[in-house]
Amino acid sequence: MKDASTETNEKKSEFPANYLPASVEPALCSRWEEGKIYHYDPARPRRETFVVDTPPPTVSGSLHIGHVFSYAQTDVIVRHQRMLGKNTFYPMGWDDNGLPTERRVQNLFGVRCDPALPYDPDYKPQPLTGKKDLKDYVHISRRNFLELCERQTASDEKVYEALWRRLGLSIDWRQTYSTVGAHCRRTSQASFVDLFKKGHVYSAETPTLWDTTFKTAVAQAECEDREASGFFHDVKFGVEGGGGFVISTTRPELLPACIAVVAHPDDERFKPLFGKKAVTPLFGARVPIMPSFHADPEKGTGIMMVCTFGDIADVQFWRDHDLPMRQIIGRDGRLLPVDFGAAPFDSADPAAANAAYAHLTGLYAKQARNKVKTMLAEAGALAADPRPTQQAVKFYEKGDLPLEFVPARQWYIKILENKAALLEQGRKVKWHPEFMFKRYEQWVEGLNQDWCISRQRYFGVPFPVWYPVDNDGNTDFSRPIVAAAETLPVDPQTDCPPGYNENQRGRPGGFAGDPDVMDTWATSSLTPMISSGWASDKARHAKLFPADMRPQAHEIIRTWAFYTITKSWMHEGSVPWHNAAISGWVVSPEKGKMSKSKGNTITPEGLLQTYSADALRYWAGKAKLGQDTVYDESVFKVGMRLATKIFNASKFAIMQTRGPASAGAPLGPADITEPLDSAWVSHLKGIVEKSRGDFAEYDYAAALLYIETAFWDFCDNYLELVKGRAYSGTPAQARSAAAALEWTVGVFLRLFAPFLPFITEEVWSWSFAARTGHASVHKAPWPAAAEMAAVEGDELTLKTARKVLDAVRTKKAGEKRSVKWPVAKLAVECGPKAASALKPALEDLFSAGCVDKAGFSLKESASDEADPAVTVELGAA
RNA sequence: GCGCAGUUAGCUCAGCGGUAGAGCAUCCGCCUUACACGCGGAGGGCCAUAGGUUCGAAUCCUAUACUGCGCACCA
Repeated sequence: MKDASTETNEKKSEFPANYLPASVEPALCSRWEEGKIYHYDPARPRRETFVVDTPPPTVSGSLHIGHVFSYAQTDVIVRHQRMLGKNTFYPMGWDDNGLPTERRVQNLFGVRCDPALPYDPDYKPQPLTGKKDLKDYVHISRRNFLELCERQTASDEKVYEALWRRLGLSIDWRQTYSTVGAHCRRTSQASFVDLFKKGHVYSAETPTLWDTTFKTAVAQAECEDREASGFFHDVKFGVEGGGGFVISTTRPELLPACIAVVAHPDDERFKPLFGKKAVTPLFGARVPIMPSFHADPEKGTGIMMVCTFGDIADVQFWRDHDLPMRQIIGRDGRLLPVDFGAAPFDSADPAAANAAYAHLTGLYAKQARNKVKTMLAEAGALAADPRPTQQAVKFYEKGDLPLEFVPARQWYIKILENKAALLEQGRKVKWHPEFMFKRYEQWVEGLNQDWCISRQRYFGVPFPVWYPVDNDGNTDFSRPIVAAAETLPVDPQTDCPPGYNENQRGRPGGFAGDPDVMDTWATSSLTPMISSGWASDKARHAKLFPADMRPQAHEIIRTWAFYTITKSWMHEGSVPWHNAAISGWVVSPEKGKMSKSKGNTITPEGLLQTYSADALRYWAGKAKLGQDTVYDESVFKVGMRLATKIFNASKFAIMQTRGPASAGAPLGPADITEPLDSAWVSHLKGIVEKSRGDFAEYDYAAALLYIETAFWDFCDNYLELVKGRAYSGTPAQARSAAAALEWTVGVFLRLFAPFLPFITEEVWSWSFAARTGHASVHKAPWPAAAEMAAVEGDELTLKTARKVLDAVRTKKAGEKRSVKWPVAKLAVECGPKAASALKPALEDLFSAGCVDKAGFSLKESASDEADPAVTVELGAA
């Protein structure tokens, strides 16, 4: 304990007259940085450490109010942990990898990446202005494109960091990573190498979910269903040897890709046809008619065609029955040229089939659909006019055209065969709120494809893999050359595999680098291992893995949470973190998710300027985890008011500790002698204890609710009751009040500190920093009832005094009199317990209510059951 | 189709077995030696609907209806 009289106390204006967050908050940010108070200390043991697996925001534009919301919630939890004495490890990563960055750079500078072009060292990017015409886009080399991406993300990240600091996130800014940086490339590649060694990864040329706009494979987790209107086309099929049937399809353009026709095994209508061959209209292809449980007799006509490939069921059927592949959709979404005279497109009438198909080659799927419809109609092969229908179509979440299944060589991680284990891992994590685990469970149970991790893009982590090229110039994908762990990161496009030289690249007898990059999730799924240093620093990793908490949003449980659990299990046989804190969304007042366009009109920077960081954090802190919150600026105002109130109430309370009453000596529990004061202290002790349990469950919102209520109650009632005594009581009486006030303010500052780090730090610095020896409130210990173990009060004293004061106030308000209006008569009737509790507080009550002592009477009723009955008569002025 | 959340005052939400709560908004007052960026007071609710359990239900159970979301199906 240091003496309270520090240099600042000597100054004439000890306290600022008004609270001006816009000037105070940035200054505090600098003070925290200089004080290094958010630094992780690697010397302390794991059990004293609280490790956060911070979400790396996508650096592809700007942060919006939703980010502020969820990151502030995380910071509240982290700050509380720090005040519990934990050594917090709170890093920040930047997700600057992958498609969003590519798209941003393309649009910002009007460029396209063309891997065939040579590097231009003199290339000067020009920001695109005005309208964007695709024809004006400049084509640049892969290396120029990557340089542009890196330059852009570096400047975006500076903007992000500034906002996070301004919001008061207690991040250790020495602990950062960028998902496209060398450390992450190395970790991602090391992960791949490890999975390869363990047999969890394989490459295969199979039909894969394909986005024709971006011309890349995508994973199941990145798909979403969108409602679309389509048409049922009733198509007449023939049967070899005579007969026919009708199939209803929404995708007639896949007719040339038909490889089989299936009906339910028990469907009597089609039983006689099993084993025979159907003949497709227009193309005359003979395809087997087979039984399949997949066919639903109730749907369509009960018999359906299997094509390569309409959906995942087609893929499965094709695979299970070893049928030929008649791929007609190309990687660009157009129909490929094919020959119906040759396998696998064998037709009974190749000339007619080729003539028909000639109308389709080069068309996009949608165009081909209309064309086929017309052709079927002309050929008399439509049994009815097309009927409109609503259908759900699979899209890549960032794409504009429906996904297709296209055969392509891709790398996959084996998740299907590990479903049970991954479910079990998910169960070991504590989810906040608990029901969010259901989402995880449902997703894992519904998985139907392995995790495709390769993407045919440029800006990403390359696979550390090469392939031998045989003497005929064919790449041998069956014998991948995987880089050695110690050589990582490598770029197979510029680095050579061991035992080869650069002259052999792409040559017969030489090698070829894997051209693909990894899915961005292949990297993000490693965040706890990236920040722990799994691939580079085993000792550090042991101290930081698994993490304590993963904060994240609920829509990416199926991706980020699931993939992270998968990787941690495959690499370390462990959960990645013990707690998953799932934040809700910010929704617009119209109840929709806040859209980008709405987010652009209200920027976090503007809100910080208008309302202060504390106000925004207050709003975020009011919302429970997992719960969506309506965007409502009036809550910011409430937060701002709270900060101001803390400022003013603290100013008053601290002034009392400086008065003659304290005589310069430090105040402590022994000074609290007045029953009203000890009653208040007892009450506050209860609040303090309660907060511990709620914070332990990450239920900061519940804690904030009653902390805030207790604080306003303190200001409006206890403070008002005790004010007069503090000013003009006897020295001992004043001292009692001052001691209670000082402890109370110190407690509230600490309770509010995780939510309102700025105002609490500002007030703390006035006196508590010197008084307690804790320079920052954010390193001060979380309040404990034990601090006032010696003080035991009767809360009834406070309660009863308050009831009587309320009655006085109500009377004055009813008579439209000012608070200062004298009370001539005050008659209280209450039970014996309340009466004896009230007696010691009478002086305070008279003073606060301007009650004429002579007009007071107290009558004891028999029982304490009923509330005190209070009669008030006002004076004449 | 399956599942998860929710439905409480005009708005945003808390309460989750014992007499309906807060903030905002509305209205009426009040300059009170911390704060008018303040203070006091008032009005305002079949706690979605219907059954059940219980001495007692906003709270537990079962249906139903809406709302939001997730998953699946998608010929």
